[in-house]
Amino acid sequence: MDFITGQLNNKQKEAVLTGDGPVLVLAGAGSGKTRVLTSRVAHLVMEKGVYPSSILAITFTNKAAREIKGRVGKMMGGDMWFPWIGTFHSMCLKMLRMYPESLGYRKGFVIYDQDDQKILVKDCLKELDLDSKLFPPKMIIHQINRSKDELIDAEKFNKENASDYKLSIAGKVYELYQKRMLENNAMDFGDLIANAVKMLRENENIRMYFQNAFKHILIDEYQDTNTAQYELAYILSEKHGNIFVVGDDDQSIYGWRGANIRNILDFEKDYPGCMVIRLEQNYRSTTNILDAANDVIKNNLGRKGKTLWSDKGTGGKINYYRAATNSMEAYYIASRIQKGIEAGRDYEDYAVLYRVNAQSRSIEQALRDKKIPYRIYGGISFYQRKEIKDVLAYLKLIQNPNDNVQLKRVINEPKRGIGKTTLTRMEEYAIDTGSSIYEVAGDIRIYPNLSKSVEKVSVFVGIIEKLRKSAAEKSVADLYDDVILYSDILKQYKLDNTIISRSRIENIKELKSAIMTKAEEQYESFGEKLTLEVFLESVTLATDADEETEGTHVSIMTLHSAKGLEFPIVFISGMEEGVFPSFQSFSEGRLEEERRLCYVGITRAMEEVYLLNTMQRTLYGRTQSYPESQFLREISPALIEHKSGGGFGRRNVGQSTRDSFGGMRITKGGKPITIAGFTAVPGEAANVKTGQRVRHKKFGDGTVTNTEGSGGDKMIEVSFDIAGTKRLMASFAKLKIVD
DNA sequence: ACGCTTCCAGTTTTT
DNA sequence: CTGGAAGCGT
Repeated sequence: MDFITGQLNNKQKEAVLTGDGPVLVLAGAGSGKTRVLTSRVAHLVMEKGVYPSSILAITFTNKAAREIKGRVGKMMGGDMWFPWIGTFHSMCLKMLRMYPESLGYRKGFVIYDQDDQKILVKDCLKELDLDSKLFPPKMIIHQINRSKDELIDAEKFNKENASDYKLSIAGKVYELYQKRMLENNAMDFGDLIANAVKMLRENENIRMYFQNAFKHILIDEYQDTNTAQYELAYILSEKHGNIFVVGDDDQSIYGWRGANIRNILDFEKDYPGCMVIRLEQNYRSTTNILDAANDVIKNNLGRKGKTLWSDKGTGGKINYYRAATNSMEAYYIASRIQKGIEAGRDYEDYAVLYRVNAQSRSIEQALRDKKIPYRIYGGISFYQRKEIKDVLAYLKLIQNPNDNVQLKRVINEPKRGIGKTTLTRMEEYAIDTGSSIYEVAGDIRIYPNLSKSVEKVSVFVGIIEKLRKSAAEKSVADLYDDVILYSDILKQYKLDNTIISRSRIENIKELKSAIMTKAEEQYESFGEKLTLEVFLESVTLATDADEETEGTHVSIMTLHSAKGLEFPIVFISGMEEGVFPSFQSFSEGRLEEERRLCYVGITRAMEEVYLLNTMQRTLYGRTQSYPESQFLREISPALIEHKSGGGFGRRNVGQSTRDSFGGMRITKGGKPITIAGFTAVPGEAANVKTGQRVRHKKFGDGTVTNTEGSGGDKMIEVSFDIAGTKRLMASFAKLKIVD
């Protein structure tokens, strides 16, 4: 059908129309890979007569899954039975939910995130009487996670590392950790994949069931797959052999997280007779930008090889600016943006990228001072906030009272006078008797040394028991109300009564909206009542609580977060040896991944790129000089235009770049604002005082009733005449002082 | 048991 | 400079 392939170039068409068998699509940045993937799904269904339900399309992020779902739905008219489209984690979860017993798990197992993981690892260290100084939880967690990515279980890990003292200890922790996970009926993110593979490997019936079910498997961002995900895809595609993967080896930037670039590099070896299609036409950037990106990436040895081109015209040169300090670098960025806005650009056209989050401070400062609205991407999401996680821990505990990790989180939240000593003793008894802490808590009277805590612990058990009853009888939303009521979790926050604690209360209340929305969805999509189990799982695998795009703004984020995005104008800050590439990457063969990151950064830009660095940078409270990044030198000088204005701000600058830094304030302090979903429109808010009349764009007029904190952290409470009382962050509030 | 102080380490983070 | 964790004093 024409409308599927009508808008595709020849290579893309080839990828969409290729018949059965393994296919590798090497899709360069901006070459339309999502379009190819979605078109192929539509093509399979509408022209090849493949049952939608026998198609499995796997992505890495919920966002990508949503996007593909949306596009495929549109192509197919929307009313067709959807193919199985989801993330690796969500599809593994789906499979595991069907046969949890095959792995010794029970129905309704929960998912542990990195927080839970950390608590459990620390527990295990304590139980094994290990010093967390000598064996940092971080390192242990890393070992465990990487092992799972590589499908190495505790037993195998111990066998392989028997000769290494530290690692053999880590292996002991790993072993205990897994034991406790099973007892708690919990899986971490790594388990979801590794256990799915284990389940398929060890159970012929289950394996055959899924192998038959999925006649076509499509995988997005294949360069990011780890060994476990590779194996999963391999097993699932074994029967029909229709595996279609799309990816770009040059954009593999998550090796440190377990991604195995060999998966894409060796695809042809692993799937003999496969088709390889290269998408090299870029629809995003000017040729100068692509040439620069190509110049950089060609220095990598381990790559498939690909040269992007476009017909977007040459475009301007790559801008290079060397500033004296990081604040000056930031001010340069801000003033370029300001100039652009004056010339008719939109804030949305700009992105500022950096290697480490710590760099964002000075950039934010400069943007705020120049009153440029910005938004930080990649902050802490709603579901990762402490107060939300606490409420969720109650809900998880209600579902499984034997989950020690959740219990420890909430037994003294709010403060109930149950302290470390009591908890430690209960834990010890739990281990000795092979029961859970909750079970010990229930029988607390019979244990010695705990008499002082009987009262307090019994109160807690009473609360949970009452809530379990509620859970059996009530909807999730009503259960939520009971949790708030019986646990009295708002107590401390109400007592503190600071602006911050009040916003925490609001967040907790917001969780109820999330529950009700989910309940509605569940009813509309499946005609089912929302169960606690379904709600909890939807929450753990949900990430970026959908960003409400309020107002126009500049985007600032790490280079990693920028993957998959595009902007007309991109600034890359900190092109310094030691910052980018980071000094940690100098050892071993990790430089190539940094270079790919650089490639990713440059290829985000459609029209203009600014590469920036400084002679002196203050990072982590230390001021240092860093040499110019080697990546800069890799770009052909002919492509680069050196912007003047470097030096220590004294030099005369050309008329076209007349960036006066005279009288520049370099304000100190000002914590970074990393709350996702906030749009900064700095105004006069930083200076308001209690009692002052102010005007807000959305809320109207009001009176300032309270202020708290200072600098970038300052919170303002305003009683609006119509909208009621609101708490705003001074640095973001769109406030005007009314005379 | 808990809050306050001091000390220390500090990339990148799709799930 | 920061945030988290361990240590100390009440």
